[in-house]
Amino acid sequence: MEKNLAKTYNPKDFEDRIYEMWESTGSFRAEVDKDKKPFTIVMPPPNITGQLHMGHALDQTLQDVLTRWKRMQGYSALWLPGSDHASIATEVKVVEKIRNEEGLEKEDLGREEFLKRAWAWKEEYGGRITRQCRKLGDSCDWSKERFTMDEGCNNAVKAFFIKLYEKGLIYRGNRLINWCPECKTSLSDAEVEHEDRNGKYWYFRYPAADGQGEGIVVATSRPETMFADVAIAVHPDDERYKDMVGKKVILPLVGKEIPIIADSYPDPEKGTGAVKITPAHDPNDFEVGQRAGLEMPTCINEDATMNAAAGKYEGMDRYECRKAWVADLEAAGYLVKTEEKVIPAGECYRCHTVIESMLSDQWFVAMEELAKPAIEAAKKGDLRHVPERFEKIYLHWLEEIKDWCISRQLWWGHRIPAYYCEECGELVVAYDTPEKCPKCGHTAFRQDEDVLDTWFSSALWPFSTLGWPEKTPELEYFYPTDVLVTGYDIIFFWVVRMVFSGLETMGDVPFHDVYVHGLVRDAEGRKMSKSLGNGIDPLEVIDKYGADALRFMLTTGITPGNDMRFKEDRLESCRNFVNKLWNASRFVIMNLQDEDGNFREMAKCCADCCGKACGDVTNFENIALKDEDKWMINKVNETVEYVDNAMERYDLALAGQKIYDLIWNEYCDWYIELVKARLWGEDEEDKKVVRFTLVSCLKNMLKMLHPFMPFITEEIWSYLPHGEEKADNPNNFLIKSDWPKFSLGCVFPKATATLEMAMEAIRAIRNIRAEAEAAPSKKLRAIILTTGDKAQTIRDGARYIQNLANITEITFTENKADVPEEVMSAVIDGAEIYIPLDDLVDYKQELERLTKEQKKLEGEVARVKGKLSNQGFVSKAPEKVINEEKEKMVKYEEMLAKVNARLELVKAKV
RNA sequence: GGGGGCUUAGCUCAGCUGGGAGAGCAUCUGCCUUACAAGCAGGGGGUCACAGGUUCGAGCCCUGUAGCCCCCACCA
Repeated sequence: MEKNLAKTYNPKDFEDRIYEMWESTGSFRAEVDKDKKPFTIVMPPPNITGQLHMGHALDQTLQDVLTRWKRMQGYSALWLPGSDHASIATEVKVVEKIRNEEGLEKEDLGREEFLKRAWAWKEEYGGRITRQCRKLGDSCDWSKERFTMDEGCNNAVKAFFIKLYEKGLIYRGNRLINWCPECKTSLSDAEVEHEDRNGKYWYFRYPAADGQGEGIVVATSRPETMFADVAIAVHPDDERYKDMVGKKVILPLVGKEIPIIADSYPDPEKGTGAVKITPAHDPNDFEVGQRAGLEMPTCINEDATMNAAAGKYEGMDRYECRKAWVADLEAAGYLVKTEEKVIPAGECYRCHTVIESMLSDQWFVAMEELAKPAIEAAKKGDLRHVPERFEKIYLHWLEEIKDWCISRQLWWGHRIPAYYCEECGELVVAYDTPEKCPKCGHTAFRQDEDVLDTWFSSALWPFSTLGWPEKTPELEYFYPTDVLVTGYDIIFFWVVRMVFSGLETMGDVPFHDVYVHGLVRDAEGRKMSKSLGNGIDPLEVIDKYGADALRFMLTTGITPGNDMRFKEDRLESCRNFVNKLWNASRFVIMNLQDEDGNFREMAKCCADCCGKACGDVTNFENIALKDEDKWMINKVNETVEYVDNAMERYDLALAGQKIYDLIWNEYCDWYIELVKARLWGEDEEDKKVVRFTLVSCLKNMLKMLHPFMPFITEEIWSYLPHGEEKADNPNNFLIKSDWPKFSLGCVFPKATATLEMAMEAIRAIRNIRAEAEAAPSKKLRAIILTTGDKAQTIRDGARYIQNLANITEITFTENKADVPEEVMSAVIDGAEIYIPLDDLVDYKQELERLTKEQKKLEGEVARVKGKLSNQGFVSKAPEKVINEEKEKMVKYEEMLAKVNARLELVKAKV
């Protein structure tokens, strides 16, 4: 009874089973092991609000490839998974849910009850993504799974907050912040997106208070903020307004008198050169106001309606007010002119409502001191961006950084560990509610209502997940992590903050490398989004094509840092590749077994041979390898070296491509075809050699492919012979196997030359066959005219030519006279091939083909000649390059001469 | 306003430190050859956006131009 892979590849038959097998045997577990080097990746925690999308699939597959690769290289490879509480995003979802299902607002429920619902949401949906990750094959250590709001993370958040507070780096202040009127919370600068919108400049005249002169004209794009104007500013050097500084103007219709002040902020070139100053609703004006010691009244409420300062407009929405107010001003004759203008507006990154600059009491992190070491780390090279260009973005952000507003007027999140004495209002920052007030001794405290920015806890992720602030063995061993894999869209939110937080708490960068990937776009190049409905569900793709195909498509179809388009045809071609591997493996397994499904004997590399064709052999003296075996072993060996180099550079795409070529183009198209004759022959000893080579090469290919396609490779692995070891022993799983090593013992130059020449001859004959329209099954004879140093090489390859070009008999000769009249021909480097075709000889075809060949060779000869006769080239180019060119010269001239001679003959026949 | 990316075969994209243009898909021809038609064999198809420059030599380096895209930016 044969024990082989199923006749058709069907990923559903084994993917879940294999994953379950890995997980239940603890194959993903990474332990503190002093005998191994650590390799660590922390997974960017997906939001608990979301579902797995293609972005995650890409991000995670990249991490999984790296983790599996390092694990096989013998590292204690930890890929630490988790999810993010996503304060604002989750709160919005939960509010929506309560509104839809219970018809209640969160205020109706109260904080405690609301948080119960939020946790229930977390329980219900929080695990959704992590369950979906398993479908992808993610080999993360689930035993270490974390949540940004679990107890440990909460401790870390408090510890970090208190540490910064005590250093004076966290402070509470009344400053201008970004306010989202929809989400009703403050936002950090990073959470504001800038979008150009069509708007206007309105030019209004502010009449002089003393009635003298024309007053002053100022332009504004936000007339509704005029109610909070406290001054008009002009540049001190602006001649136009020099005399007016110090005088007063009247706020039109409002009637309030405001001064004209001089400040360096106004740009005389812009607008009228005079700027209205509204410190409570504009960041620049705020600074002017601070410098000039101005009042800072507000006129807009937290819900973007006008407040009492707006007089009769009180209660109106800010935009309605704008309309009415402008109309009234115009009617009263204050509007001088309007101008259409594109105005960049700040929007909330969650709901895209235009944010309002507001004066507000909030908590801030002072950034200057924290940013410095983070900048240094990148400049010194402790932190490396791949690709490099992203370092610029990182540095730019840090160099321009302003203090970080970290308090949010939300309920779902880490509550700020700040307490106010009910008696005297004294502020105490502490882990828990203080016993008594250090100032007045009172014992009643009120905790700050606000929660922290989600990114405050994400910033600690690389070490809070390893136990910080405790000094755990895991933290000691796995930190700093090795690489952070993420999309370029969250460098500001996250990468930057992890770096300065890591440096601050641990005194070391949280990771050495940042591997930045792009976005997965749809087939038309659009961003995948819910609103467009063009998202492609990874689970559906896996269902249709299998996880291995999806993973291979995602990891090989990209250039680091660049976006990719999701094209179904590429997915299909990846699936075809998986299928190809499946079938090739089926062929190998079939030939390994006897009728009862027992493994037949294989060649042994030495007396102590484990008998599993491990492929780690470096000395093949004990195995009677034939040239094609050596050639194949050499190809695998070369690929090992190439793949290692590519992987080190995070060039997964090139590594994957190379493995693809090795498996399909070398192993399947050539090697398997080459050894079929031996497998079906009589030489039992030789069959053992073939089995050995087939299996050992396949094993090494499976190993190299495993990080990319974990499921199918593990499944095939389980069908291969493993000597005395049991295939179901977890230690013997492919996931735990050793990564192949490049070996000089696997380089076989002579065999490789033989195979390459034979392959050239085979291609030439196949070509003749196709053009002469001779059926592939038609047996042909060949006469090969060859002299010189390549003569022996092609003679050595006779067997291959016979087999793969379907030639019954090859005659080698050095004498042109031995070539029959009625033949078709081809010239390859070092030999001329003649095929007697009897009645099939088509000289017209032959003439065409030879003419084409002649043109090509003439071109080559001309090119090489040109180079070599160029004095500059000969004197300046490296010797190696010159020699190569000289060799080509000889080769092409010889070939051309042969083609020309043959062409003469054929012409005569036509 | 500042910064970055892209422009290579009909389509989607690779091309590492400059030394004879590649892949997948599509297309054409012939094959159900005992692992695989999700396949096999053979073929066609490119002024590497444009213009200069450096170099013996440029898809690759420099300068400029054009088109597409992205990010950042205090929005009078």
